[in-house]
Amino acid sequence: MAERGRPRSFDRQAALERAMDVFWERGYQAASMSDLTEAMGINSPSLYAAFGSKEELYREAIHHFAATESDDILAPLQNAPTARAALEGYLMASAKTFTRPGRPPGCMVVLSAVNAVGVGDETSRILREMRAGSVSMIEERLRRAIAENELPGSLDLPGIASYYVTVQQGMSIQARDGASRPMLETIAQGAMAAWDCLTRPRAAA
Amino acid sequence: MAERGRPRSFDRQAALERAMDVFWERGYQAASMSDLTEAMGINSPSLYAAFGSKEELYREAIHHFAATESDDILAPLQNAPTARAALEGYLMASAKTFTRPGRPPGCMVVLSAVNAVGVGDETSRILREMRAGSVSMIEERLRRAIAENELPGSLDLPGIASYYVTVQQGMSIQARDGASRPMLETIAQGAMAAWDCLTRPRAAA
DNA sequence: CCATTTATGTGATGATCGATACATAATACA
DNA sequence: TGTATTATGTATCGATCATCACATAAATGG
Repeated sequence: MAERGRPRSFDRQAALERAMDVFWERGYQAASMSDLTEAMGINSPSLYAAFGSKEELYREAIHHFAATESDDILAPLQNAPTARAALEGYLMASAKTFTRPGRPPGCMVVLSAVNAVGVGDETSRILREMRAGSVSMIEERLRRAIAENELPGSLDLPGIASYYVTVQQGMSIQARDGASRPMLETIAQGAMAAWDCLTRPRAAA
Repeated sequence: MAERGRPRSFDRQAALERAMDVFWERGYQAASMSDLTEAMGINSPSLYAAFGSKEELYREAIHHFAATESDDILAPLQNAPTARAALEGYLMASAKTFTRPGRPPGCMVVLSAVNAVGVGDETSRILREMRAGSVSMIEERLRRAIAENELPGSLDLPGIASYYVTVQQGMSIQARDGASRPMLETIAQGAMAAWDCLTRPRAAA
């Protein structure tokens, strides 16, 4: 099972993370091969040998982002004891991770809705589904809360979920504009101020 | 006062609007000169003669956008009789204009926070100030409401204003992902559900 | 040792980027 | 009419884009 030819002289995972940073910061098209190879510390033939193409590297970077960076944000949706705490945790974790020092501000997957121009249809579809996944996860959490009699069954779940995802996506743009963590937390708390009203039992439509 | 040389053979304003559409749709860097000249129906020398450079054209497109497209969104902040109606009008007008048929979804200035990569410092500053202007306008409207005894004087005005701008910026991304006008209006109403809580008198910090 | 396999660095590919040189066309002024 | 002035189309500029050919280097299997 040992490797056959000349061993790779760089750490593939570390190089992928550097590439992720570049794509995260600049988007797909604006991240040039020169930017990538410079950040990764390798020459372009090594990049192509290890990752295939710029778009395949982008796709790997996206998946690496999802696997490593988005857990902190999504975990509260699974672990928080109440639906309210889940949504509050989701937004507060976003405020924290969107302003991590040394990392590009905002969420790479959210921002890709705007800066993944020039990417192929398949990659575009993957990104869109990732973003839609957040809405689904929140809907699912709300459905669970209804099943557990925490919330009434008459709610507009897609509407509520979309509202909170929209706030989180707006926070990505705010982070890009330099909003601090406390400011994003204030915004998150502002969004939670709608909770009681949004989760009151509603008349049948 | 008459023109001296050969008259321009295209409508400068119409060409600018076509260019605006391209920048609006794709951002600065991803909008190539070929995209622009094709959409404008002119050759590149005509573009350079009339607008100077790609970046100057972008700047004109931004200003044209601000002068023509953002009025509908900002008008309620000035005209609505109450602060609540002002904010609701701001978000509902955003839901409408972000999904206008035949136009790129979302707000060009908001999206520029993400897709104006590669633009010069001065242009970048202009765009950032435009986005900050929305927060200021909302703060100002809230201040007026306090002066008119509609709202208590103990509110966190920057926080409230940033919250509503954040929702509106998130709506731009939602629009990019294909959200319909009714869906955006639901999100806007979700944001307004926070109003009563946000504008309740608060204990001194 | 030699043969095979994989990775690397150098350097170049055609394509496209933003931006122009230049000759010509079309207008105003004299 | 001629001259000055501005715009247009063609054709191209050097630079950079993503990608790859190729010779060499470094490992394993025999």
